[in-house]
Amino acid sequence: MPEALSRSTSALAQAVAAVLHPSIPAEAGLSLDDVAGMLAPPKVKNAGDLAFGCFRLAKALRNAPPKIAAELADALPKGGIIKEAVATGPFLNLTIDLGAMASAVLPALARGLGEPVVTRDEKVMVEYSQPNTHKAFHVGHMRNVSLGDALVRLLRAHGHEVVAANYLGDVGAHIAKCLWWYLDMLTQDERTPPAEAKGEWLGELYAKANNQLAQWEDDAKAGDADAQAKLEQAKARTTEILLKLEARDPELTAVWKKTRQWSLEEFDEIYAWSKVVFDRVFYESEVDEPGLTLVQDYLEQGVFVESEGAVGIFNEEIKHMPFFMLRKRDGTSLYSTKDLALAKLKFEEYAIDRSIYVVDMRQSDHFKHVFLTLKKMGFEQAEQCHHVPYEMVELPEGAMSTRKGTVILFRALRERMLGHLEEAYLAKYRGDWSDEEIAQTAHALALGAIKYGMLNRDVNQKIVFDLEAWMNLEGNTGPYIQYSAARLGSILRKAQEAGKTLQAGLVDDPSTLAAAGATLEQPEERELMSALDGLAVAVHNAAEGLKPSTLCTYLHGLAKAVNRFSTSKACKVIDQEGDRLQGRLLLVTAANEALRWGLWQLGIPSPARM
RNA sequence: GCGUCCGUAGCUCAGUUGGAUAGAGCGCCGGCCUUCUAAGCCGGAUGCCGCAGGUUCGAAUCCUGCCGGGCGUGCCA
Repeated sequence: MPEALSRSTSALAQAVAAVLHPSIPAEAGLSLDDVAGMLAPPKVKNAGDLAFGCFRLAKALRNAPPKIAAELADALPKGGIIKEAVATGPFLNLTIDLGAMASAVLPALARGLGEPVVTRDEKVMVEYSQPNTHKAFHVGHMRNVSLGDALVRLLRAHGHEVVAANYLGDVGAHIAKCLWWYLDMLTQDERTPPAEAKGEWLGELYAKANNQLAQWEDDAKAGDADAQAKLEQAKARTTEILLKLEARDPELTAVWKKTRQWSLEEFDEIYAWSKVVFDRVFYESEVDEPGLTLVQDYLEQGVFVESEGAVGIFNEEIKHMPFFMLRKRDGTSLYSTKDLALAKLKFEEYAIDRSIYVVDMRQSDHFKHVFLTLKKMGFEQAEQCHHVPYEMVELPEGAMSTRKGTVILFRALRERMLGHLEEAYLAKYRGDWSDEEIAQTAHALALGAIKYGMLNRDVNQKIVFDLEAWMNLEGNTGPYIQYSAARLGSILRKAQEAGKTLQAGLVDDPSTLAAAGATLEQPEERELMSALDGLAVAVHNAAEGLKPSTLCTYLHGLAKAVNRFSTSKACKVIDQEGDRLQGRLLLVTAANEALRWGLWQLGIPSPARM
């Protein structure tokens, strides 16, 4: 029987609600689950382990919340799981029996949380990453990758079957610009890419092309006739390239395939390093023609209309910009054209029930149009399409700009982060640890720093990426949480070396479990147990709200509780014996599992030691 | 102009469906390494929650209006 990894109420709240619920007058109209949902750790200190706010009962019981709290405090049976019940104003504050608390919270974690099991009918596709080939991959792209991958993992933990999808931009104007530079501005020798990072090299060509065109455009506007001529010539050439590509010109198609492959290989390498896996990769090139076919069909059906030579639809529901263009005057497709075909393809190919798009916030209007248009095309599943917007990543000096050369490329980020980690933190282990372990640890920590940094913030907050600041791995960071897990791992390792291990079968034996749990009387232990109790609810909320940031906040709080425990002289594990040893080993085992599993739901691996 | 997002401590941000004394990280000041990792722990200072109304027993949270900033807004993706 797999434990539920995602729950709307905590294990402890459920156990307490089972006792509390019968004491609440039926007139209150609260179900057992309602009561469990209303139980939460108190927000003030020294008020017990769980609090029950009586506000919602006031109306039905025709009584003031403080009085209800007081009456409940009297009526509640003590001596079982509830050790003490005190009314403090409108709150009923409960102190829980330690053995019972440990029994409710720790076994499921200590057994190991394992792999997610499908418990929900709804099959979900999450589309994310969507990089363009022939362009560089930079830090901004990492926010999308981190977010999309975390959503895939969270939705799986939540019980959904999930298809992780990527959608590569391998057609369009940017390709023509890049190939123009590659073919016309480079000599034969210069057309040989470097051995590594061919995609990044292509991105440089694209940037050069783009910058040159922008420069000519500026100069032409300022009255420079020479620039005007060059600009027109270049535009004619890029259009020619684009048209030849669409016509499947053999020579150009061969160049396109070869260069495209360089980008694809680099993307694969980046994804592998980032530990993200896609079940399906869509390409713009595969939905281009189907999109145009759809546009033609629905134009003939009268759903779409012609306007100023272009084809589109007037979505009057979007008052500030009703026209949604689906085909350009020259008959070629747009982003929107392909999105129509892609949306249908997703549902047809995978029989999904919900389709999620992780795309930055600037495209919110675009997706409103896409979904609305699909609906008008008679595609009912449009209502199950959902855009998850997120704000941009910027640099301290402002938005990233290829033209100004202010982008931080992925490879530079990775190398700087790895180098910093090895020098500033891991150098002390050199010789002691194998080079391989040091490299693997640096890798895990770099992922922790980057992904946690990208996920910790709410999606509608901008992220200012200051590389130097991101090198500081203290405080509320991925490595801080990884560190707290590593210390727990260290405790378990040393305990084992001393021959002290968790007694086999303890988690399944109620009486020894309760006896061991009852020894966890230090404040640090109690707080840690309470924090651990919140894991499944944190996962539930993050998955339902599509907000990995809330899990980050939870894990940071859990890590703080762990570190208080780990540094407390009163909570030593190795020098203990008997029930207290077992209780602490159980707590450490559970916390270790919870932290590492929780981080992994964000796509962050935890090194065994650091 | 219209749409949308943001505005909370010096800085960067949390703040569950309205509920207890608004929290955390960074930075600053002061402590803690002879026993499970100092990437850590403990203590201290700092707030007209942008402004003004409204709803409510109760508002950082909900409603309205304003102010300031970002982004989007017909042939890019």
